[in-house]
Amino acid sequence: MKRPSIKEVAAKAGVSAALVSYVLNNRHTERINKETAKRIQQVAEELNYQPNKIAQSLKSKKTYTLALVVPDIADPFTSQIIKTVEQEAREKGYAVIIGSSDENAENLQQSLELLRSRMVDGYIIIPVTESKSSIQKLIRMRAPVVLINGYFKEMEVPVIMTNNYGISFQATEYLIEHGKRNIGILACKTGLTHLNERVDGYRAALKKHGLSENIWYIDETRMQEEADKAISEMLSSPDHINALFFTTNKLAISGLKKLNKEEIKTSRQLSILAFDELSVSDTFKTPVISIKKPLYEISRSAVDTVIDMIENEKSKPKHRIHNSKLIIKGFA
Amino acid sequence: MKRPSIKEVAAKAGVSAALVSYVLNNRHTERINKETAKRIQQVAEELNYQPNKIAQSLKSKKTYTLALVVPDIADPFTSQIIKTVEQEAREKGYAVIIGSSDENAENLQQSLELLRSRMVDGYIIIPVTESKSSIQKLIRMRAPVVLINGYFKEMEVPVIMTNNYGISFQATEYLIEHGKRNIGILACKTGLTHLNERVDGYRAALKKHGLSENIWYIDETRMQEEADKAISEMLSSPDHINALFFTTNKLAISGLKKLNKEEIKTSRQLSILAFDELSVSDTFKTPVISIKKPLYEISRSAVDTVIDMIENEKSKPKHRIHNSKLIIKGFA
DNA sequence: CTGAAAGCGCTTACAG
DNA sequence: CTGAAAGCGCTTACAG
Repeated sequence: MKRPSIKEVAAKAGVSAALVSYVLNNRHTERINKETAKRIQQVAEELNYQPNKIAQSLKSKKTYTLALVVPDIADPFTSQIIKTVEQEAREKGYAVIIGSSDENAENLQQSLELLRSRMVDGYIIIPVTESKSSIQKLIRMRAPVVLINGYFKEMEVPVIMTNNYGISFQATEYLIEHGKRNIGILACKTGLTHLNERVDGYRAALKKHGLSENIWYIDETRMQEEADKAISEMLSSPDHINALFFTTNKLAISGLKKLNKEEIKTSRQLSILAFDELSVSDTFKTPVISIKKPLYEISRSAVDTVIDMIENEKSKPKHRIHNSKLIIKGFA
Repeated sequence: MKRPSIKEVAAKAGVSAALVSYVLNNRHTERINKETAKRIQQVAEELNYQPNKIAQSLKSKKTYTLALVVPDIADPFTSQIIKTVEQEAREKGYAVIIGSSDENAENLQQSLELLRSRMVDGYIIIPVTESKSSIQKLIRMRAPVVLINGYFKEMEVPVIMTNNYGISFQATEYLIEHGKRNIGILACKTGLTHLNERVDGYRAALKKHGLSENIWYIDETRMQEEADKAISEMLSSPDHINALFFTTNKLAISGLKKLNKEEIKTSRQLSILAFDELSVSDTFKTPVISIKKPLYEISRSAVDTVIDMIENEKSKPKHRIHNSKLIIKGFA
């Protein structure tokens, strides 16, 4: 009933533990007696022997475990990332331990300490505001770290992300070229560079075409409330907003709820553009243009990069940008 | 730069490793010299010493790690479960390793073997079809196992789930009592008992009120296609279906997409009832009645149960049922 | 009050 | 071709 150890296999096969280890790890096979090897294999099979990875880790100082630290596990985009990271890691022989920061720098710090004492080999982190110093600390301890999405200026760490500025520019310009000249944007009040770049892209596009900005900044902690207010303001404003750009998935959900509740006829009037493909976009009464982030590519890149850092002492990984796509379905 | 070991702390504090261990674990504090203890604390702090949990685990045979094995990490309900499990586990001092079965019994089996060699202390599993034997095997090895949602007949394992039959009965009856007499249901072709119980609840309610059944069974692997077909059939059938019950979240999304595409005026005609609260339900053009599973309670129960099994040799845990709620918003 | 020693389950350089 | 021994970083019963 108890897990057999290597000693028990050795005893039953009438050999030393060393030999069992060699055979099961295919080492020195050239100078091990074939018969003996076979017998060991059989006994191992019989006892359903599986080496204890904890003991192996203690010896090898490798746990083949990656830490993935995210702000919110249940966020649909995060969960997509978790899924791909787990899959890619598994293919490369690594397991994944999830850490959650709950959008909070202090939790992130705690989570990292826990993970460190569990001897994970590397870290993939979706950073939150104010988390720079915790991450910096990890890097100073020479831990392999890769960031997804967000980043901080002046930090020596590879970042895997999408072209936030470029795609926002492109998407905004698309609206303009299709006759929308009064484009509003809902954005988060945040210090996260990558989110602000989305607003920057929008602004640049408007500027290029000589149009004026309509920006509503939303406080994340009171998202629905402020989104409601912003949309009411917008609809009653004299500016005749005829397109609306949501810079995040969550903003879009809140915004669409409000628009739906208001029974506003958005069709032919208000075009909707949203970062992140929404599950709702296919069931909302009017088509939604979405910016689809290459989550799959980002996640895979992150895993590959961090594993490269783990396994190659001298690897010098750099940032990687994966482009988003504009998804247009029945533009209105 | 390198992680300090207990020996280095001991050396620097001029004591034995044993003493460092005692002090840092608050053992035998009564008979340790206060001065010495203090000095050890300081040195540990200075060196930023964190005990190596791998070494601790090897000694104690406990990893304080739970395995959570799910069919699809990115499924919104699964990700909600992952989130709560991680949170509850963390509060109790356990970390969580994610395993993914991709809805496939063979993958589940592999995943379990991996997890086993990583010496996880317990397993929380959302089972998939055909996975009975793999799970059975684990249980025979006396591993602490808890199942979420699904279960198998004649298996000695605690299951945490919701009242699938009861809530389906109740929801169906609600529709009937509100004048809907031609209620269709979309269900999955599956061997999973808990999903079939949803159909059973529906059937029992109809029977009680002398109404006839309209069941469409959908093959999961061709979900959208078959959902489209089912809905077309239903809408053109002479039965005048005026309410539609989706037994899973994924079915509902597929179904609503089709309904949306068809530009069908569902309002006042077709009431929608769906298992699982949908993110789309607030942005769909007509209200959706939802059955909200108590995911939070289920997840917490699962963690508490498995930890109880781990820590109390003689605990005899039983099934736990947490009731779902009917969420009605502007019933049409 | 404190230290030396054994042991958790492996791997690996070394000796024979 | 094979085994005894050391060691990974801890904990803990034992001796003093």
